[in-house]
Amino acid sequence: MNLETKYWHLHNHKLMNVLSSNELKEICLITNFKTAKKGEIIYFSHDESNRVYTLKRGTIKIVEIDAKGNEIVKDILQEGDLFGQFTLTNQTLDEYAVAVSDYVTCCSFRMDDFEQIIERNPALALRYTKWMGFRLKRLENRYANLVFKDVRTRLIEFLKDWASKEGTNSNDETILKNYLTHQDIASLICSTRQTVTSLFNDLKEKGVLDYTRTEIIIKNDALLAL
Amino acid sequence: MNLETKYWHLHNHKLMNVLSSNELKEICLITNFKTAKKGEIIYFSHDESNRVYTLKRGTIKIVEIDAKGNEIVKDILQEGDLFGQFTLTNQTLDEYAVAVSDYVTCCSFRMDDFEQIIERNPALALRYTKWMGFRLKRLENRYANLVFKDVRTRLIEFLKDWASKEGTNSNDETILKNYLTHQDIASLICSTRQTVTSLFNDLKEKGVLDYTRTEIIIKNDALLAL
DNA sequence: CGGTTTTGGTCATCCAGCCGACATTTGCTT
DNA sequence: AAGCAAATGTCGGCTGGATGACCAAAACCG
Repeated sequence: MNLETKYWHLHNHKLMNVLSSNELKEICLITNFKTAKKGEIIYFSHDESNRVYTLKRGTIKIVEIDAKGNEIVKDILQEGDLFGQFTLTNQTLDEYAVAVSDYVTCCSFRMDDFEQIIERNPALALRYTKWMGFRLKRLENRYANLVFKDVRTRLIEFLKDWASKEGTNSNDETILKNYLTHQDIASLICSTRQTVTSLFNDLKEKGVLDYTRTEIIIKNDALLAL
Repeated sequence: MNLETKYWHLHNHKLMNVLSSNELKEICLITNFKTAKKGEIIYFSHDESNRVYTLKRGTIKIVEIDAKGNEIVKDILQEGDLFGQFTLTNQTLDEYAVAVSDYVTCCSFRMDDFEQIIERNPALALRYTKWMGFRLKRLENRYANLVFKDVRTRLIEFLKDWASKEGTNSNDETILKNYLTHQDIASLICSTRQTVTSLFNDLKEKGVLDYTRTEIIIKNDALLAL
């Protein structure tokens, strides 16, 4: 990938648009780009040196493999999100990122380099800290949900959240492009495939939603009432 | 509290020791100090404007009250730790900090002011981001524990962690000053009082530990073997 | 189009640990 | 020292939801 393209990618990035052109050029030099198609693996936790990744286009999921070989979906990320190692402590056993949408582009730089740039660019630093604070809150929220709410409620909150982020509204319905399997959803809300399936059918029966393998159609009123 | 004392407090603070004297003085001017005795409440989430707090001395717990009026211990914090609001999204209903040890000192500043200082001081920014990354990892870890491990294991991990942070070693035993009730521990590991009590007794029976209301004595080998 | 893999659907079984209820112990207060 | 509130102990009943097993329907692919 040539410098101009790199520059363009970075220039349009949420996190980066506080930087001056010179600084952007500087970052370009230390940035790697990667593209991937659906299903391809983008990064491993035990890869090379600590890197920070940021997603330019598409959707990915962060997956971890547990002792029994099960795939645990830890997070779904979208354009503008950051991922990778944030600290020195590399405790995660087997974590990687998989492309979920058709075409995914992401850039990465070595943590050290990024830190140097932060050190010289306070506006970027501030933005980065805010972003991390946001992440923290999000995780805290998820944690609280897990403790206080039952599976049914967690699924409903998950759907609300998803719909508000990616749904296309038409009339009183929201349509979601469904790129997640029941298994994926289950591990996002910490449950099992079977439970998710039967909850989905229960909700369908109650007229809250309708779905096929590629789409979920949500009746807005009915969902919000829950 | 006079300026010299303030200055001294900040000067000895983990987070702040990258700052020059001038910068420290600057922070002094925007910093409030508070002291509290055991049981006193230090901060409310719906207090005034967004503030960041940092603990100078002592131990506190962050507590949340749920819908049913139960006290949920969200975190135990110690010297050098930061707490308070980190982002704009103030969703927590009823969260506050309670002094657990006898004497607690903490300082706070308005988030806005802190941000301005960060903006002018990249080294502080970097340190702050690293600290947040650490928090994130910790929470992620807790989250993973909750999903994958049963209550017994969570309690054991909790004890190991606690012992390594605060335990005083003598021979093959570790002694912990126990300022937490079974109820507190229960909510930290997401369980119930009763379960914690019976697990404690089970561990005592098995010779892993011994305890009174003020002390926990852990047999190092036995605990590590679990 | 046939065969294979992946995803979704359904059911019976089972158990960790929550919950309520109550007894006992400890420590604090006046 | 008496009284009281908070913390600890113990038990049995109950249930959300995990687990495993098996089948049906799509999707994928040569």
